[in-house]
Amino acid sequence: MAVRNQEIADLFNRLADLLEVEDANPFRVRAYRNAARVIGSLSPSLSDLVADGEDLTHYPGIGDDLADKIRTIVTTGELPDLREVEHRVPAELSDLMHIKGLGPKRVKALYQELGIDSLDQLEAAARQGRIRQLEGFGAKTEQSLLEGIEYLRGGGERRTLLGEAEEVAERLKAHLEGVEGAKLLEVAGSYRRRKETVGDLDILVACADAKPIMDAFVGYDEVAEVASRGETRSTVYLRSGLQVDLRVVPRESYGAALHYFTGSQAHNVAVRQRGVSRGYKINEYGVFQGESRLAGTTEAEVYATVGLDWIPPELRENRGEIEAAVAGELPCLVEQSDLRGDLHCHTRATDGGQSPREMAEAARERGYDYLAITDHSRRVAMAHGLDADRLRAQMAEIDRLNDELSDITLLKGCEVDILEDGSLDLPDDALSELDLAVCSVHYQLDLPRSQQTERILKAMDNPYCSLLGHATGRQINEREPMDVDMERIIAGATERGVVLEVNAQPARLDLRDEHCRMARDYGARLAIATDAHNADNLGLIRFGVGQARRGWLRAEDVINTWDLAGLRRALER
DNA sequence: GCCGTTTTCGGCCCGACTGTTTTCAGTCG
Repeated sequence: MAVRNQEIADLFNRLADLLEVEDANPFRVRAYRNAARVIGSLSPSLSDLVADGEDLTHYPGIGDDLADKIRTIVTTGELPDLREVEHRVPAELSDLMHIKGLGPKRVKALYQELGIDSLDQLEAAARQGRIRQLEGFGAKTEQSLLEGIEYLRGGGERRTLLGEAEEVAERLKAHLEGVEGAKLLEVAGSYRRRKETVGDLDILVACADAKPIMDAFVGYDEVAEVASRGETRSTVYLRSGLQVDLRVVPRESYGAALHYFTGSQAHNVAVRQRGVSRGYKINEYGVFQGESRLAGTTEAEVYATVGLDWIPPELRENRGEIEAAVAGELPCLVEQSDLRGDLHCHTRATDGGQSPREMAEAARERGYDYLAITDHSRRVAMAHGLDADRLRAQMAEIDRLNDELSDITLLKGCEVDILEDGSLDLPDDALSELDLAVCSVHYQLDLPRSQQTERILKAMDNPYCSLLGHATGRQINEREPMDVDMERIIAGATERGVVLEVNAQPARLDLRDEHCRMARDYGARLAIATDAHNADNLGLIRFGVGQARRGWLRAEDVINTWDLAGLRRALER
């Protein structure tokens, strides 16, 4: 069984935790954490790369030593250094470090003074009032540790879908924008980078007087708890459990602060290092050379001081965007306004909520030129999937609607199930009458990797397969992706002229960002599509656009940015 | 442990807030 990248990242993070407790060189600890982060967001499987004898040291943060350790993990499943540290320090201390308010120093003190090396022991000691007797700990800390334990046991570290965070963020933003003097306001952090999930919300405000905005923030009616409140920074927990940080800065620092709080951390570190190498200090207040302030009002200014073009937030992950900016080769990313239509939606004929006419009118209101109706095929019985007869009846209805409707063209489509053997769920003669077929897997998502990969490749061999829908089948926080060789799928789609869908449903966002990037590098063609089940769902396209931008996609990579004639040509195989 | 416009050694991002202190360590982002 191949070791997954995340497992390797977890081993490095655990080692970093324990080394920190041992008070090891902090830069060595950081190196392990950096590597874990790089590995965690790496698209190709390290197991595959090692098997292919690839050089791992060209990934940032991976040097000769860590490349060796990765090879060892892949071949033996173990990290000997971690084993060794675990002889000296209990492995469970790593779990304690995940409690809010507990870092290496305190974990070490708890272990050395009270022998605590598990959540249960920590809880017992806190309930008995033994922790407050330690130097540097008090009754308040004891209480907050108990809360931290409860939070952790309740699965508190689970990240929030961007789609869910957006509703909360927009309401809160509207509330704060009503405050006098709050001129500039933005939700920064991973939210602004359009990451598929967010851990918390970071709101940045520029204004001269922080007090009114802080008052409005902690007094917001969805606030369940004020975790901290300061002059320029406050943290609250909303009733939904989401943590929100608010930061207030002076107007002249807004750009520097926006950059700082948008992150990612890895991106910021890289930008700051460029600053350091020029003798500048970059913080949330600006770019400084000694006492003099060089920049900070806008983000573009901050980037300019270190010789970079402004970088779109979606690219700020230190995945090559800085090198691209240096070379003046940042991609011109696809925008929502580039899209001319949607290629995946459902109607009442299966599990959608509206008629083809209603969907067409909603698409026309969005300014689209075309919309593909793609109801399920019969295998998806739960949704009352279409057989060939019902599909033909729907095609006739679409012909009638197209005669009648102006300014919008409905395309005859179907979301055809990819069966377990890789065949398609409708006969070729029916498929041949469609404008496009979105082919998707809905069942048997747990086949072995090679069989699953062959299944999808075979489906794409069918000349009527136009798009591959939600390629991995994942549902964020709910269902793991299928175990498939995405590089072979992407290469296979490119060779066959099959378009890869970027499914815009907030819980799917499938392809993920790294796969979009890989597809672009292969020269594949992609489509951003909502998989809408009602007219409102067409608006979900914004999440797909965000994901596509995170994957470095340009308008020319996305076929539904083309006009109808161009789209029809793109769908020919 | 990584990395190089400081280049194979010697650096490595930086400030705010809390709780426990009574000037600051620890943690967080």
